Amino acid sequence: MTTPPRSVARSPDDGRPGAALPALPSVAATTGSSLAVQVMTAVRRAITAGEMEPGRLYSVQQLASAMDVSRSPVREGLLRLGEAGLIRFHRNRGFEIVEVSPTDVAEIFAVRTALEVPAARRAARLAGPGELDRIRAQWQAMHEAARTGDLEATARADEALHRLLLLVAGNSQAVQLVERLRTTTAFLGVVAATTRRPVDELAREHDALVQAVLARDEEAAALAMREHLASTAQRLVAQALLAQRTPAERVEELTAQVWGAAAAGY
Amino acid sequence: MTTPPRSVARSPDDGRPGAALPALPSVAATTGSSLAVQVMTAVRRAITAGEMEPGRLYSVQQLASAMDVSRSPVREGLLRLGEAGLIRFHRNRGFEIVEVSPTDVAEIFAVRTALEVPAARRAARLAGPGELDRIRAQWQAMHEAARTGDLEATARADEALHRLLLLVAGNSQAVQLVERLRTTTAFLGVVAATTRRPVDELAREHDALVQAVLARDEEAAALAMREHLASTAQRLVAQALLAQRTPAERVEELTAQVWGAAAAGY
DNA sequence: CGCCGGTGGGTGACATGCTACCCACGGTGG
DNA sequence: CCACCGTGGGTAGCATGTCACCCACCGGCG
Repeated sequence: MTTPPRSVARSPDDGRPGAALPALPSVAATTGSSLAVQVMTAVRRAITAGEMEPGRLYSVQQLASAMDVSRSPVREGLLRLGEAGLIRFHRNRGFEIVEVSPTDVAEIFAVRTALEVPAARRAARLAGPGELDRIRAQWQAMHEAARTGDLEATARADEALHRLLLLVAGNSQAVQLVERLRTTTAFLGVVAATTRRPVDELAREHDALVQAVLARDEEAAALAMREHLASTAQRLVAQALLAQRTPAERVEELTAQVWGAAAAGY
Repeated sequence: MTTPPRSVARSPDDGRPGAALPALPSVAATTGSSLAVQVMTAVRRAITAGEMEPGRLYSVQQLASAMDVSRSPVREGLLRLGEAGLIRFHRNRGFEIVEVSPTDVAEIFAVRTALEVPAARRAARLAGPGELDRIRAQWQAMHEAARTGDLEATARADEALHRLLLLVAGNSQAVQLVERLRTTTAFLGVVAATTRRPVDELAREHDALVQAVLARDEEAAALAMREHLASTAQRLVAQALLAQRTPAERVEELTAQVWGAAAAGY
């Protein structure tokens, strides 16, 4: 697309360092944006898909040849991921996927609680008629997605609804921060987490929230947002505990403990 | 230092694009770390020093030759700054310093309020004896710096105290986020903002906060933190308004308005 | 058998060449 | 005089070469 080489098919084998990496989804999907962004997307997908795992060392060279691009955009994308805390570099040795601990998840949701509960309050107060319509529309879209059983679409609608409420609350800084936090927790596989319970339960959790905002009831909106986040947080903390081989019978107890410690006061 | 060239003294003139840029502080200071980090530091300094201004277009090539390094580390450093929202890239045209609007400042402090008020509450509850000692020590260090009239040291101690409280509250995610937010507002020149009032006023603002935490009075700590952030926010919003050539007689009114709108509900 | 210093492979960091692309400018035609 | 278009300078993005550095491995020495 840009310069002559490319599509030359990489050298048949490659790295001994971290084992062959399952060839990554060949980028493809994200065409259009810069290669660095495509690399970030591809790595994220590879992580959530379990194709790259914590504890193993990978290198820029390795990824570059696996994706048929040069080291520059790979390096650039990886550095951004590193800054976001998703990978960690070991000088002259490679980089490693950072494991998201249950405590991290709890802390992230504590922060989201601190930001989004007031945002819900403000949204209930500040939303104009047009914005209320958009909120209602987004909410209906989520129920629609849930009705067809489409997990991923439901999760996307969930995200969009949260973003919309933050926007209506009128704090673009908070919108950006929450966006960033979400990309971190996304690694746990929200989809996987919601699989256990029917998707329309996820959709229904928003009913009280949306109705409170539409009714302009600030306190009810704040409370609904708090409960929704707490419930999501506990699901994901449990997920993270399971990913750490926590014995199933202790998960419930530990989840309550971890989330309680992190959330108290927010 | 690394490869042969360097220190060859750049071509005598250089860019027409953004006018000659006052030669930047020649990096120097930050020796030791990577060149990309040195570039970030240098650019930050150049912005706060007014050597680079919003609205003008600069280029990687230009900065690279001005600093006698290649384009790679410059590009890398600038990309990081761009991700932090401090500069904006215009494809194939160059990059531009992003102006921080009064509204942005207000929103940032609204977010900080949402995060740090609960953190103060938690710190008052959770701090162990050793941590209380560290808080007290940091507080005294700030008063010491203020007594000698050292603006920059006082500001640093202020930062350290806030970071310490967030750490004691036990949420490392919040620590990172606040850190990032601070680097953005730093561009307004906290130093300049505090110059107008004696530094020990800044130090004294923390007295109620620290004493509440030491006394383990959660609500008093939360309230003190809220008031301190509101007062700092208003100072910086006013600063941002002045930077936008707002007529002096309207600053007070607009400050109250902007901050009130952004902070209500947090 | 255990320690220890040499050595080679692999990595991040930087320098540099190349290309597609965009915009401003100026000349040309109406 | 004004609209339009070709062209050239300048830029970001990507590819690739190079180097200092670090670590793991290994063979010899105590």
